[in-house]
Order: sequence, then C-alpha cells, then structure tokens
Amino acid sequence: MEREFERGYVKKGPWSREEDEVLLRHVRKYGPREWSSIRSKGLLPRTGKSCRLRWVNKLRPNLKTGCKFTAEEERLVIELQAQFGNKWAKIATYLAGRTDNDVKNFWSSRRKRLERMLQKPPTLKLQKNKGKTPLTPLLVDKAPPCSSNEVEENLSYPTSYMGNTDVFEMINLPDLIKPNYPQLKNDYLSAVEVEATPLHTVPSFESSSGYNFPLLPDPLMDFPVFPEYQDLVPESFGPNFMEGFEENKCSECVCSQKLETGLLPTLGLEENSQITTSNGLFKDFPNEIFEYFEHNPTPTEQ
DNA sequence: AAGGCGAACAACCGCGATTCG
DNA sequence: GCGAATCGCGGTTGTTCGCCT
Repeated sequence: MEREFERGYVKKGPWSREEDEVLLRHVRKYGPREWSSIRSKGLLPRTGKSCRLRWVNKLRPNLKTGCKFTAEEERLVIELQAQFGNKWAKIATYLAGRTDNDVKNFWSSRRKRLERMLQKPPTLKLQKNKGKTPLTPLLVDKAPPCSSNEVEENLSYPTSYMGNTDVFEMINLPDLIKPNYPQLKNDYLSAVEVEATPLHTVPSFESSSGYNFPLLPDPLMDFPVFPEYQDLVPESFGPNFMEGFEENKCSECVCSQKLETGLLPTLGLEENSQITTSNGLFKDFPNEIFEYFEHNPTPTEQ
C-alpha cells in the first residue's frame, strides 16, 4: 500500500471499495471538481482523469447501473445518433441515469450485433426445433400478442428479419438484399405456422423520416417498459445533490432509484429530421438494405 | 464439467477545448 | 497573448460473466 503513494506511481485498473470511499469523501467536500488535487494531496494514487471518470460513470447519484436499455431508450438513442452523430455525451443528456459511456457501449454492442447478423453465411435453413423451444421466441419475446390478421398486416420483412437471428437463418441473405417479397412472406408464414404460436409482432419504431426501424429483441428486456422520462432528471449538482447518494436498488434491476424531480432537456428533433445512411450505425450497410424498411407514407404522400 | 464464444461493462488513452496564472 | 494545467469527449482495449456446445 505504501508503494501506492510513492512519487510517480499511478494506479490503474479496477477501483476498490476503499478508493471509491475516498473519492466520494472528496466529492462531498469539494464537489465534483478539482480532480487532480486528489492525487496531488496524496488521497489516491490515481490521475485526475481516472477519478473524474470513476465519478461520472459509477459513483454519481441517479445512475441506472445494471439496467439494460429499455426499448424506449433504444429508440431514443437511434434517433439521437442519427441526428447528432457520435456525440455520446450529448445523447446521454437525453437519457436519465445514463452516461456517455453507457450510450457508447450500448451503441457499439448493437452495431456489432447487426454487423454479425449481416455477415451470417447465406444458408436456407428452416430451423430444426427438436420440439423444445418454439421458433419465434426471439421474434415475439414479450411483445404483446396479436391476431393472425395483425400478423399479416404487421409483417414488414425488414423489420421482422433485421432483429431476429432465427428468421435470418431461414432465409438467404441475398434474398434480404434483393427480396422476393411473396416468397419471403410465404417462407416466413409457413415456418411460423409449422413451428410456433402465438406470433407477435417485432417491436419497431417509426422514425421521423417515415421508416420503421427494428428494435433488436432482447430476451431479458420487457416490452414495453418505458420510464416516465418527464419525471426524471438530468443530473444537477445543487447544494443537496449528495442526498440520494445511498444506493437504492429496485428489485427487478440494479437501478439507482432516487431520482429527483426536474426536467430532461427537450428532445429537439426537427419535425422532418432525416435518419440518413451516411452517419452512424447504418452507414456501412448496403443501401439496398434500406429499401426494406417499411416506408410509411407521409401525409403529403397519402 | 470444461472450454469457447459473444455480450456487456469498466477503464485507459489520445486529443482538442477550456481555464488559469 | 501565451503556455501549462485541467477537463471533457470519443475511440479503443481489457475484463468479466453467462450461455452454449
């Protein structure tokens, strides 16, 4: 331990509970600033940068640590990323309890998932079910049930296929690029009919540009569980900001619950803001992919 | 039971912007 | 005005954990 305070020694790696406590004491005393003084005063053998990062990402009050992104958060991130690009800090201000690191990691994971899905070898394989798991869980997991008619109506292929590895395995990738819609639909429906019921729709959201973007299914995520954002708060370091510091976890997930009242920044999305393919997640995808997003006609088109 | 693999998360690094003396 | 110190952001890497075979 003495070594940790030798001149020039800088500790790296995971933070210990003791270090967190030292850092918290510093913040309680001086506020979330003067990070470099933590080291210069010999309180911790960590750089100011490291201390700040630890505070921002893990020790700040009101963080949703351990909570997966909800469908609504996912939708927001996609929309905001399309508008702002990789401005994670800015995007994070629209998501209560999320840090830029959270958003960045979430986006990175999502992107990798999508890339992997698109790189799947093109095989036509109707899933062998072995009588265990229904074919559709990934597709329908926890989505609200709907009738077969609704299935027909809601069956927009790109939306359905994009988030569903099972369905991906049923189709040829080239078919996704240049689809034979009737064939795909038949394949899909017959597979569904054979393999599983009930069928639900894939959650998706309509972007302001009129396209339906799929929300990637997450078996652990409840659909739809939307936080009441208007009741949540952007962080603020008022005089009493340290109140609410005690961890208060919800039962379902490890969320810090003590959210103060206040307002989130207004979502300043323009009325007709475009989700373009030149920016962010979808930029590396073939343009043809986007022809498959169901296009909802705008009022002027109708 | 063990190993492989992918997802999620934590933390570091480099760099530009800002602040301060 | 200038240089050093500090801060903040985005990209990247390393680690851990859970699932699957």
